[in-house]
Amino acid sequence: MTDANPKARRPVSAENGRSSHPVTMRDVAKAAGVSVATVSHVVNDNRNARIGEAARERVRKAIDELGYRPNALAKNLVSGSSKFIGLVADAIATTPFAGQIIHGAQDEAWKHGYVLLVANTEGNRAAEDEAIGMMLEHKVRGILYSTWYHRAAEIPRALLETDVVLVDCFSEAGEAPAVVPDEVEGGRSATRLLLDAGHRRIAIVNTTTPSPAHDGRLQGYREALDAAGIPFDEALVFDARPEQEGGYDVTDAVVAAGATAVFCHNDRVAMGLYDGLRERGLSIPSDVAVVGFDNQEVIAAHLRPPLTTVALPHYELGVLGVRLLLGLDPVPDGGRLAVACPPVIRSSV
Amino acid sequence: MTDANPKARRPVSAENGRSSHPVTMRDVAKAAGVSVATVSHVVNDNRNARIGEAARERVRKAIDELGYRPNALAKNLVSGSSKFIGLVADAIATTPFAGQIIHGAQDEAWKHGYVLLVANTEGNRAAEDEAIGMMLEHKVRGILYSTWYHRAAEIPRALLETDVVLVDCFSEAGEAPAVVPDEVEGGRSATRLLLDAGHRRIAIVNTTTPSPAHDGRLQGYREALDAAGIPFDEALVFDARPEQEGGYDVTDAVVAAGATAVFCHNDRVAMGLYDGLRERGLSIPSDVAVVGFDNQEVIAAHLRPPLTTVALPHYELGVLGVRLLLGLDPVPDGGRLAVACPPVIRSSV
DNA sequence: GTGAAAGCGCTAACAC
DNA sequence: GTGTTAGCGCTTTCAC
Repeated sequence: MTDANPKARRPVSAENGRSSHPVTMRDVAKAAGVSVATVSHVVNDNRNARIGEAARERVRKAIDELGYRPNALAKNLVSGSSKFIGLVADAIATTPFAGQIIHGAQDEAWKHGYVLLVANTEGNRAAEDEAIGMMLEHKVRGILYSTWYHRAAEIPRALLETDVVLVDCFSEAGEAPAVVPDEVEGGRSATRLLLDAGHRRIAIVNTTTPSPAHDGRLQGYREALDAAGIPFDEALVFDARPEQEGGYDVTDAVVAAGATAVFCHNDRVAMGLYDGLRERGLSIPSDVAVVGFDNQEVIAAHLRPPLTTVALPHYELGVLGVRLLLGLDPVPDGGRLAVACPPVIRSSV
Repeated sequence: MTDANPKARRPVSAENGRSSHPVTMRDVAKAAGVSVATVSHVVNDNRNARIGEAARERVRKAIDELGYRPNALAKNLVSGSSKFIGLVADAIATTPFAGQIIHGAQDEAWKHGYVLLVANTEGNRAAEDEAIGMMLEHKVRGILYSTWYHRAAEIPRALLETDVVLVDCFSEAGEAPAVVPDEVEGGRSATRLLLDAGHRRIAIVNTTTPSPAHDGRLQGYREALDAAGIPFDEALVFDARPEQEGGYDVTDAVVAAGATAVFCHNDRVAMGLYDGLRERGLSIPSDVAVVGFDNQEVIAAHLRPPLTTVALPHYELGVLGVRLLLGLDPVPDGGRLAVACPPVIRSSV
């Protein structure tokens, strides 16, 4: 790409009187008639060094008048490490979920004085390495490596040069602590929602792709059935592409199996099933009850009827990721922290 | 919150041999038997200073062996400004769209050697000020201030201390350049899609909330009708809450008005309308053609039939935001850059 | 061709 | 109580 554009001009800036030379601590010191050390002490509320009320006041005044802002770059250089936490994501954009991870991580980091350095790599290994390199150069406190759906990830070697926590993914070799959704528990919750409404013939429409979600949710389903004393029936488990189309296409089979309730692998599948059921004149939840998974707001909250589902705790994943990274919470044995998937009750059960 | 947790432990780190003292340029210099200046020159490929091939080689070798990484913090301190671009967003999480803005901004920033510092403020003014302050302290090159839907924004004063570009919002006072979607053009495109399919009685289901989207899309609709020589009919414009429920509720009115095609304010409204139409035994597009707006993937691509719509160019908004900020593209007269909303053809027309 | 040295803005001993 | 000073890791003249 061509970087130089002759017509280009710096935006806004010029007009508002941004002084050419930024105000430094020295300027403040001079203006207040004290030394830089004194300024530093009052700026950082240093408990050890006790500064007289008079000087303190003069410094504060000078700071205000000059519009002084501490230079974080210099501060970091001295302390040897920055207040940055890197977040490497394979797909910030492709999914509505990633945003929640960022949000959670950002909120928690913020609380502890840290700032997020975000890099989106779209799964591109080169971009990933470059991003990690740049984070390392900025002496980040650590890196959160996240994926947009729960899976095993092969983590870039460079990551091991700093502290890492995997978010929504895990390393099979156990090279780093991970925070992931508790798929089994989620599957149990979803199924129990149906069980509690009195259903006994409950179908599960799982995904065709092998994954922790596939296995975990199915296991949860079996456990819940088991706990309720209902025998597992192979004829009630279906696999479908994890999208609306998949749910729609499987409708006939589900109905034919005599299910009075369906646990869908995700909300999109449920949305497809809604269409299929409606076309057959079946109504929800009176003829067939449905629960989804993910709690994908745009869909779940606005289906007719609104979909009861189980939420993927993306926000918490982000929060816990930074907590583990900062050592605020202990890393559980096994290195993998499983986070509960809370049920979200609406009207499809 | 309590920061100290007795059971807490640093993650992974310990086991892999991260040296206690990071490798600095001085270490490399010593290992290569040259001065730090020389190392600096080869690291930065300095054209001016000509380093002998021999020394250059020794330095490279030392860098490799020691696993040296330049310290960006120090580099930034010297140069006086960092390679950071701040992105302040009012809702990273609440919407699937924001991700695209981040993604675009991030990609473009990256290309030019910049890194994104992301702050999510959820519209909280205090958080916003704190975020901006922190960015300023890190001497960011500039700040992108973005909102999750196109609107006028009152921009925090502190922003004016640096270069700013507004993304998906604008300042009524024109205090800063802005990049926004071209709502009028989008409205025209959407309407034309219907016109081109031969429709003459085209309804528009607009939103009830006043906004640039409301006004712009309506105007585009009128312009397209006009260009096609079709008189504007007040009876064909409806307002509805910009959600599935709104679209569903307005179905009767739309059908009663004799419309053969409907331009919906957004994809969610279209989704609701789909339900309404289906319940009345009307099929899409044979009985009624529908176009949406936004191109909200999860919905639009998977409705039955897939929804033809017009895309909100969030990714481009992000890209252009940083281009304006870096002065790579000129700020248009009026300070507001309007970005086209490209049609996305699927099967509902 | 390469090195010495002066800082960038700030912190933290340690004097006074 | 407050000032002096020595760096943090790096860039960049300017000598040699």
